[in-house]
Formats: sequence, structure tokens, C-alpha cells
Amino acid sequence: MNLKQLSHMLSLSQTTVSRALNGYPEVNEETRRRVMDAAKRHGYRPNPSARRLATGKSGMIGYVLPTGAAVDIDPHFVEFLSGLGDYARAHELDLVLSPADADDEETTYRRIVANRQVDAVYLSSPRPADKRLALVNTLGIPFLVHGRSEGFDFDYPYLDIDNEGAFHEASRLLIQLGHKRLALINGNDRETFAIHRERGMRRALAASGLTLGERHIRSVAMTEENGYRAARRLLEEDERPTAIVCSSLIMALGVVRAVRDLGLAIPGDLSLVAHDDVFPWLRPENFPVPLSTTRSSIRLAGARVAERLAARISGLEEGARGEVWPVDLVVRGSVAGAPV
Amino acid sequence: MNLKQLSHMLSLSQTTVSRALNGYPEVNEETRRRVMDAAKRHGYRPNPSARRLATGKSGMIGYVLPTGAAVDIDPHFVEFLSGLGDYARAHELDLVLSPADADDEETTYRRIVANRQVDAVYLSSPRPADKRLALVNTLGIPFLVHGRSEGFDFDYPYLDIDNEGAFHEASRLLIQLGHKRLALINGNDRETFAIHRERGMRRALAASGLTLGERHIRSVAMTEENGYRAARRLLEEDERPTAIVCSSLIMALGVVRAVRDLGLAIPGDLSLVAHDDVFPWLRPENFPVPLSTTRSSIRLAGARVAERLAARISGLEEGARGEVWPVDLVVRGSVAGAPV
DNA sequence: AGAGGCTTCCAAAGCGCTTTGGCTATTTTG
DNA sequence: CAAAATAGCCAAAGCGCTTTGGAAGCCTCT
Repeated sequence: MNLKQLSHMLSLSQTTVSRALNGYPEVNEETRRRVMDAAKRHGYRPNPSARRLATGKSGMIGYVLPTGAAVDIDPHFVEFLSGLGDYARAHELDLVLSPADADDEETTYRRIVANRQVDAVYLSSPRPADKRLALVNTLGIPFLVHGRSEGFDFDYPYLDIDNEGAFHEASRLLIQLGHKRLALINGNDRETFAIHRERGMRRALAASGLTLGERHIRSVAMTEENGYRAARRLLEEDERPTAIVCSSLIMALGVVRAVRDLGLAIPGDLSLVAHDDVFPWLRPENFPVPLSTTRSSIRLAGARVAERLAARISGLEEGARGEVWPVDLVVRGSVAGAPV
Repeated sequence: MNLKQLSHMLSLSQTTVSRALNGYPEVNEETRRRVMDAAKRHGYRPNPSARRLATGKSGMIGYVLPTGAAVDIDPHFVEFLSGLGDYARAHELDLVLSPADADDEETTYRRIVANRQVDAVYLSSPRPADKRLALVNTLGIPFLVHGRSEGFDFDYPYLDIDNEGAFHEASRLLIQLGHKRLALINGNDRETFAIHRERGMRRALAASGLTLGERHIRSVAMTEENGYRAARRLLEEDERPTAIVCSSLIMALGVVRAVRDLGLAIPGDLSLVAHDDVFPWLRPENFPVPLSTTRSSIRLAGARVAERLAARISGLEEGARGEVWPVDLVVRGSVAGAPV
């Protein structure tokens, strides 16, 4: 059933039927009802390929997926996807993943824009002065950044959590508990979120006249193994830290293992706080010692990104609105006063 | 730059240019070269929307993503995606994720097929007599199943690992080490992979005159917490098992925690084997006691699925070919002889 | 020399939608 | 009451490709 058949069957022109269906004003309300009715009754669905060719709109949102033998997709991605899907489903928005060589994402961005494959894209894990962001901004396709970049002379729309505030609060708590030697096990410090977290922590320390020594900060890919290694190096020092703030639950697994291996105890010898993106399959309250966390559901963020993207596509949202979500600090058994 | 301009510039018809570019035989080789040349020089890329409208082919593969508040996307998915992307990138194949209500995926399948949004789809986590499989089979779109189903009167193309063989081997090893009370912490036993794993284990036990008691098998969603709970229940019994085989590394984390909480030791009191899908961020060799595993890279599977899907789209692969990959049994410190 | 067969190309007709420009009534306005 | 505005509809022209159904030119064969 296509438009031609439908319009013929209604003794109307394709123009009128098309307009009736798409809510244009220049059609009599009664005619519109007739058309709508017939369309529903016959299960008419406009052919998206044809519509796309005519309008240039695809009804899909895009994401360029960096791939390559050395590239690991962040496990957070799947949770984010869940959220995105939750919203997108209700609006029949599909998501197109365009795999790209991690060393040359530009080609792919250019391709999907030139081909008008998607109506909007979102970027994640931005770095300061991220090239992708500049590119997508000049290409003129609607976009939204999950996270933030820095160092541009233009503004852009984004959704981020208050990483700096979160780690500031976590650090402040630890300091108030008497800790003086804090350490940070961070994610890749070329990504903005990691920079913000470090900044938050330094700010809290500075406020109490403390500092974060070079040796007390590790910046690594967020795997269990890296968490372990980082923790061991930190804890085997002479003046070992009495509190660690850690950028992910997965790394925290490694930290816990290291603490055990060294015969230390949480929170007796070491207080630990980690950031929790809220995975259904790994929960901080189920750590050997329930883990204090800075918590923010990445899944909710995914849903919100989809929502805003949809709004941008339909023109409801414009401009460079930035949105920063507060982060909960959830205190559980893994923090205590500094050992004497 | 579109076809019209290009052909005009070459003083050829659109027909000829189109044919030259698409490798049709009825065009002079020299003309073809001229055309190819000009196309490359001017960076001509056929508009996919137009091509799609004309041919019905989209150059994308599809996946219906079950979503909903109660639905958690499997973290394995992202690794699978990595692999898929590795292959797809080289072939400019995009992946479209169509979110669907987990309780009604059928509508979405019908939509993407009716709309010809994708050239092929893949299904994952199939169950016995999975409705999606039957649906997709009748809808007539090329497809590939990652995993296997059972109980159909038709064959279908799939890629699966030898789950039964893997758990058979793991169990056999444990039995040979003198274990008599084995337990299984499995995934959702409505999914085929879990059924196969249980079958493999039972087969190994039966071969030695042993059985798997009802109380010695747990079937749960694969989270750390569920692993913990299942292990506790198993280990708090009077006649507790001396060996556990576990369907995922994430659950194994919980098992390890439970063992610790109960004051037991691995492998002294309990031998443990888990299935490892090979995550970059959680490796069995880094468990407190290095974990023995049945190992199969889900990432490689993703790449292979993409490859076969591409072959199916282009007609290079046909019929209902099933492909079953062997699974490695990797022995590490977590298994030992049965306690006396 | 004429019939038949290749080779190489083309004009035009789709694919199924949206949108432009225009046309005919009907209503409003000065 | 004539002129202007408005409401409601339509034919046709795209969107940029692929593909059908020739057609022209040149060989080959009998």
C-alpha cells in the first residue's frame, strides 16, 4: 500500500493525502480525518526510503563507533545504549552505529553527513579541544555531546555530569574524616571527565592546604587489572595513601584485590570511594566491604540524550544548551576516619 | 556532485555511467576506466538514499534491541559489537539498532523488514523455538543467529560456540580430579546456551555415574550479586559441592566473594571454573586465585557474524549453514583435587 | 548482399514520497 | 458590489539513483 494507491482509493491527490498525513494546515479537517482513517485501516506506512530521498531526513540518530584491534569499546556504552533505547523506542527512532577506524573518524563523520544517513549524531568521551566536535560543528549536522570538551571558541550542546563536583565532594568528605594523603586512580586523563575529576579533587585538597602529589595520581584505562596495579603501586610506597578515590567500579575491583593481597583492610587501613555509573551487574553495595560511591546513572543520561536529540531534530531545541547533572555521594562502609 | 552532473561532464548517459560504476559488462572497458577515473577525481559518491529507493538495498545490517525498564542489555553485547565493527568498518557496513519493547519485538521486526531498512539482521540470545527466529525466517530477510535455537522443522544459519562440549570438558576435568559433588551456576535457562551447558555437564557426570541434583543447579541472570547468592546457597548446604562451574566471569566474582565470606578457600575447599567471553576489562588470570575458564572470544564471533552477514547479503553464502566453534579449556589455579 | 548477432550506448520509466506553483471556489474587506 | 484575501485542492516537478527496452554501428556468416 503506497501513497498512490491510497490517494486513488480516496479520490484525492497524492498532495492532499500527503499533507493530511503530515499535519499541514491547508487541508480541511474533515478530509484529514477521512485520510487518517483510511491510512490506519489499510495500515499505510510511508516508505522511509522515498521519504528520505524527498526530504533528506532519515529518522535515525548516528554514532560513530571507533574500532580497531587495539580499541576496546567502553562497557559503559551498553548501559548508555539501554537508556537511549528506552527513549528512542517510544519514538521509532533508530540508532545507526557507523564503525570507524579509531585513527580516522573524520572520514566516517563526513560520510554520514554527506550521505545524510542520520538526522543527528551524538559524541561521547570527548577530549579537550576534541577534533570530532569541531568537525561536527562545522559540518552543520545537529549533535549533542555526552560529556564536555574545553578550549573552543564556540559553544555547543552537551549533557554532562558534575564530575568535578562529585570528586570534590568525595575528597572533602575524606579530608573531613582526617585523611591527609589521598590518591586518585583516574581514567584516561586525555578525556575531559578525568580532567574534571582530578580538578575537583585538587580543589578540595587545596582548600585544606593539601596537595595531590604526582605519585599519588594514576591515570589508566579502566580495567580491573589496571586498578590492581595502580593500587599496588600506591600502597607499596613508604608514605602510602590512607584514602583512594577511584574513577570506576571495575577498577575498584582491582583496588580491593590489591588491598587484600597486601594484607591491608578497608576501611581500617584504607578508605575507598569509587564512581558508580550504575551497572545492573555490578553493584557497590555488594563489594566485600560496601563501597562508597559517587553515583550517576549513565542509563538515564542515555535516555536524556535521545530525548534532546529528538528535540533538536524536530527544532524544539536550539542553540548551545549545556546541561550538567549533579552527582550523588553515597556513603557506605568503605570509608572511615584516617588511621592514627 | 551527482550522477547527472558526472555523466554530463563525461558526455555520457546516466545509464552508462551508472553501469560503468557498478561493474556491468555491457560497457566498454576504456569507457569504464574513464568513468571510474572521473568519479574518483571528483569524489563522486552515489547518494545512498536514492540508490536505496531504486534498489531496495540499504547497505546496513540490523539488530533489534530489546529495551524496557526491566531489561538490561547484556554487557557481552558491547564486546560482540566491537568485533562486528572491526569487520563492518572495512566494508562500510553500518549497523542499525532498532529499539523494541522487549515484550513485543515482532512489531519492530516487521517494521524494519517492511521498510527495507536493512539488508540483513542478526539475532542473539535465542531460546528454544524462539519466535523471533521463526518470524524472521518467514519474513524472508537474510539473517544469522548468534547462538542456536532448537525445535524447529526448518534449518537456519547460525554461529555458535560449543557450549555443551565446553561444559562437558570442564566437568570431566573436575571429575577426574576426584570431585563428586559438582554444582552449576548457570545463566537464564530459557536460553539455549544455558541449556546446552547444563546438558554438557550432565553428560560428563552421567559418564561417571554421577548426577546433578536439583539443588546443585542455579539458573539466574548473570550479575555479580546473583553469583554471590547462588554460591552461598550452594555452599551453605550440608553436603556442599566441592566444585562449581559457572557461566560467566561476572558471576564468578560473586562466587569468589561468597567463598571468602564463608571462610572457605579456592581451590582447597572449592574448585571453580567459569566461562570467559574475553572481556578486556576483567581477566580470569587476575582473579585472587587465577581462574580456570572455558574461553571463547565473543569479539571474534562478532567479526565472523558480520562477515557471514555480508556474504549472505551479496549472495556468496546461502542456505542454512551452522557453524560451531570449539571452546578452549584453560586450566589455572582455581581447580585442584577434591578435598579429602 | 542480406540476415543475424555483438557490442556499446541511450532515453525514459520507474522507486514513493514531498513540495512548488497554480487554480477554483468561497469568504472577507473597503 | 468589486476587489482582495483565504481555504482547499490538484498536477507536476523534483529527490538521485537503477533498470528496461530499444537503437545504432559494426561483424560475421551463408
